Amino acid sequence: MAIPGARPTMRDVAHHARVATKTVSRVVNDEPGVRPQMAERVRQSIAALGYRRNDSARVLRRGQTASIGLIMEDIGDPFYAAFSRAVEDVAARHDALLITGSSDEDPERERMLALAFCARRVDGLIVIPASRDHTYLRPEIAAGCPVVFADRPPHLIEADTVLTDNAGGARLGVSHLIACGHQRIGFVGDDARIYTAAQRHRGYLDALAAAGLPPPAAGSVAMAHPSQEGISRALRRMLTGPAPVTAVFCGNNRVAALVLREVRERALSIALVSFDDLELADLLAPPLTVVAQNTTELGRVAADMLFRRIGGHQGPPERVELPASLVVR
Amino acid sequence: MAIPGARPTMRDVAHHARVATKTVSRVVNDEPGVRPQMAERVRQSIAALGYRRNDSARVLRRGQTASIGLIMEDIGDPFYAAFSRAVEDVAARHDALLITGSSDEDPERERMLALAFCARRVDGLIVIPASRDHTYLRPEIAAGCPVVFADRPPHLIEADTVLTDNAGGARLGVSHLIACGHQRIGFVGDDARIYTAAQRHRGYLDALAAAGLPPPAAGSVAMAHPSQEGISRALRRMLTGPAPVTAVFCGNNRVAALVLREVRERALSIALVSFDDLELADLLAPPLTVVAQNTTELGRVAADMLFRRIGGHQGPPERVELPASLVVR
DNA sequence: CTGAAAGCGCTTACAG
DNA sequence: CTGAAAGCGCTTACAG
Repeated sequence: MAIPGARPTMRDVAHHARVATKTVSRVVNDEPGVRPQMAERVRQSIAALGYRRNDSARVLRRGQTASIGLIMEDIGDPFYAAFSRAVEDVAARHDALLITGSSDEDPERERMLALAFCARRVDGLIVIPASRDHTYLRPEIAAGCPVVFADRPPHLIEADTVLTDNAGGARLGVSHLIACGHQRIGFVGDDARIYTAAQRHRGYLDALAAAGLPPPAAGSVAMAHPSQEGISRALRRMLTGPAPVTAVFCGNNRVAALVLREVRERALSIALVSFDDLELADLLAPPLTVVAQNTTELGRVAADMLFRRIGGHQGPPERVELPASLVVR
Repeated sequence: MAIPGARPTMRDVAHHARVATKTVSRVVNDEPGVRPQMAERVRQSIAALGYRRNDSARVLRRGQTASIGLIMEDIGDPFYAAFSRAVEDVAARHDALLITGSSDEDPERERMLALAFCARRVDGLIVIPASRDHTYLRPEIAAGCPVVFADRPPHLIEADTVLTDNAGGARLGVSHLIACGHQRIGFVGDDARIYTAAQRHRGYLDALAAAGLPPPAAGSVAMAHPSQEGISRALRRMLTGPAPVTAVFCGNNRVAALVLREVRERALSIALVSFDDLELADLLAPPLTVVAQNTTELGRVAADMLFRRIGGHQGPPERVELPASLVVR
C-alpha cells in the first residue's frame, strides 16, 4: 500500500471486506444501523489497507466544504495575525478549515483571492477590504457564499460588517492629550483612502472641536502610506513655524513605530499617543499611551456572524461596532 | 440564477450553448482546438448564466488540490505570522492555496490538524512540530503527501527539515555579553523539551566553556513555559546569593518581553541579550541587543523544499540550517 | 475541431 | 440491517 499516490478507496475496502461501499461509508461515518460484527470486519479491512476517507470527494457530494476563506492585508502584520487566530478558533469549533490570503492592499489581488476561494466553494468568506468596489462579490453571495466584512466596510454592496469604533477611539486618544494640557496637536495617519485612517482623522478633528480648540494649522496633519522618510518630513513641518505642535496622535501601529524612531533619533520632545497597541509599548521611556482595539473580539465576532449565515440565518445585513479603549501609560 | 446554492454547472452551460460539456471545459480552461466562433458562443452562455468553474470538482478528478497545509504553534505570534506570510508568497507563486492551523504546542492537536489536512488531500504539508512522535505521518508521506518540517526537527521519522542555527545563534549572543566583560551570565529559556529551547541552552553553555568561564552556578539557568510569575522567581534567584549574575540571555521573544517587564518593574540593573528580534527593541532604554532569525527566509526555504517534492523530486531527506545574526544595539 | 462515455471517491435516495 | 444505482461537477481517454 506504499505506492506513492495510490491511496486505497472506499471501494477497495468494500471489496476487501466483501460488503457494499455504502456499508463502509456507514462505518467510516459512525452512522447507526450496522451489525457490530460487520462493522468490526469493515474496521479490520480499513486498518489492513490503511484507508483514509477522501474528504475532498465527500465535500463534492455533500455540497459543503467545511472551510472558510479569510482575506486580509498581510498575515505577517501582528494585528492581522491576532485577528486571524481568533477566526481560526471559531472555525475550529465548527470543524471548518481556514484558508488565508494576503491582498497587500491591492484591490485586484483581493478580487483574485476571493474568487479563487469561491471557486473552491468555501462555505463563506471574511474580507478585510482593500478594494473600493465589491460588486464582484454579488454573484457569489447570491449563489450562497456569505461574506462578512471586517475592520473596514464594504463598498457598493451591503453585507454583514464588524468594525472598531475608529472615530470614537481617536477621540479618546486626542482628548487625553488635550486633558494633559496640549493645545496644538498633530495627526500622522495612513493613506486617507483607507477607511480606518479616514475615520481616525475624523475622530481627531472632532476631539479638537469638542474641546473648543481651533482646527489644526496647515501642515499639522499628514496622511500617507507610512515611510520613514515621509514621516520625518511631516514631523519636521509640524515642529517648525510660528505654532509648532507639542503632541502628535499616531493613526496606527506602523505609523507609531516610525514616529517613535524619528522622535528618538532627533531627540524631539513631543507627547505621543497612538491608535493600536504595540508590543513593549509599556516599556518605552516614556511608556506609550495607546488606543487599543479588541482585535481578538473583532475576529471572533466576524467569524460568529459568518457561521450564523452559513447555518442558514437570513436576516438583513448587520453592522457591529466594537469600542476601542484608552490605555494610559 | 440568484437562487441561493444553485450555481450553474458546466452541463447547464453546455445545454445553453448546445455543445458538449467537453467543449465548455476546453473553453473554460483555455485549451486549444476550439473554433473561435464556437468558443465565443460558449463564452456568451457562460456570461449569461454566470457560470464559475467548481474547482473542488476539478480537484477531485485531477488528483491534485493545488493547496498546502501549514501547522504551527500559533498564527497569532509575530514569529509564526512572518513565517506564514513567507510560505503564502511561495504558495501563491505556485497557484496554491494555503490552509493554516495552530497546534498551541499540543501534540494531539497537531496530529488532528495534519490528518484533517491530509484527508482534504493537500498536496503537501509544512509542520512546525509540537509532537514528539511523527510516525503518524508515515502513511501519509508514503501515500504521496510530502511533509517538510520547519523551525524544529521531526521525531522518529526522516523528512526534509529547515532550521535556524539555534546553538550558534545563542553562542553569538552570549559571547557578546562575555566580550562586554560579563562573567556571571544567567539563561532564561522556554520549556527544555522544545528543541529550539534546548539548542539555545546548549549554545549558551558552549559560549561559556569556549571563553574559559566556569559552568553556570545552580539557579542561573531557568527553563519553563514562560509566565510572569515564573520569570520573576527565576530572576530573583539569579540575583541573590554570593555570586549574582550581571547579565541574562533570554531564550526567545516571549521570555524577553517578560524579563524586560520584570527588569523595569524592579529597576534591576542587569545586561540583557535576547534570541529573536522584537518590534521596538531598538527604542528601549537601553536598546536591546538581539540574535535575529531570518524568519522570512526560513518560511521561503521550507516552502521551496515542499514544492520541489510536490513537483516530483525524489532525493533523500535534506536538512538545511540557516544562520542567526547578532544585532548589536 | 467536437463529443459521448467513463470515472475521480464519495453520499444520497431508495429498495429490499 | 444491507446494498445496488445514481449522481456531485468536473476531466481523462478515446473515437470520429
